[in-house]
Amino acid sequence: MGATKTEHFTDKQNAVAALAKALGHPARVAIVEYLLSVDSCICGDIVNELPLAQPTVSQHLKELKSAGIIKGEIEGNAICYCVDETAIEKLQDYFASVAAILHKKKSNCC
Amino acid sequence: MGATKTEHFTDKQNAVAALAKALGHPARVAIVEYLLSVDSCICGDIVNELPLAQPTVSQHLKELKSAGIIKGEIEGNAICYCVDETAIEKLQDYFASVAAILHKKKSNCC
DNA sequence: ATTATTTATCGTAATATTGCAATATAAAAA
DNA sequence: TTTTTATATTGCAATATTACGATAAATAAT
Repeated sequence: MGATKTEHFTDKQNAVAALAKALGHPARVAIVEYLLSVDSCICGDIVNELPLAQPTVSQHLKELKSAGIIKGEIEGNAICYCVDETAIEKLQDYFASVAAILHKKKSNCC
Repeated sequence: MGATKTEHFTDKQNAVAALAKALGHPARVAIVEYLLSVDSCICGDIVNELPLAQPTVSQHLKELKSAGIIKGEIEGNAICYCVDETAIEKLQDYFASVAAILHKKKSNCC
């Protein structure tokens, strides 16, 4: 086969996986970090920052956007992309809760 | 093409992406959550918990292990898998720092 | 109106991932 | 020793991802 069996997992599991997957590529991590580093959102120069061709960057941006990690607004003939706080908070909360459960566990046998 | 250009990104970006990628599949999220939910680490029944065949589960476990998200120890003819706190903390810290930067930013134009 | 700039999309090749049946391996139980 | 039990590995088909050249679309500048 080759297709993920999404329907067998809970909505929350799928949601976490989708967010994680979007950040599962160094280029997309780099894009997020670049967006954080610029104060103004003249974000077209992401292409110049990354060692990838423009269509590739555009594709990565599309994935980040469809996963909800970034949001974009048209501004003239350019586009302003920003990191979406909500998605980051979801991830932060999720891993915080996982860490909390781990800390509570006495018997970490390994 | 088709191969990720890892060498063009920083070690940290690659590290975050590798951890995120490992959790970028609902089955692997489900495995982590199952490991958190059991107190004893008789973890062989992960296969019974998941709607996937044994070789598929074994492969997902391998990926989680090689990414450092879980660790395993042989116990007789079974294996005890546990979530590795270090990896979760790395993710938690990373997203916390991203969230902190976002909060500090005044001009979130989008 | 024409040209430049910016971003997206299409098409396609290379590679990776997902999933499983079949089989191997290795320790436990009989 | 033989058989079970638990896990890993192999091989393969289906699908997804990554990357980019070529091209489209849409606004800005001339």
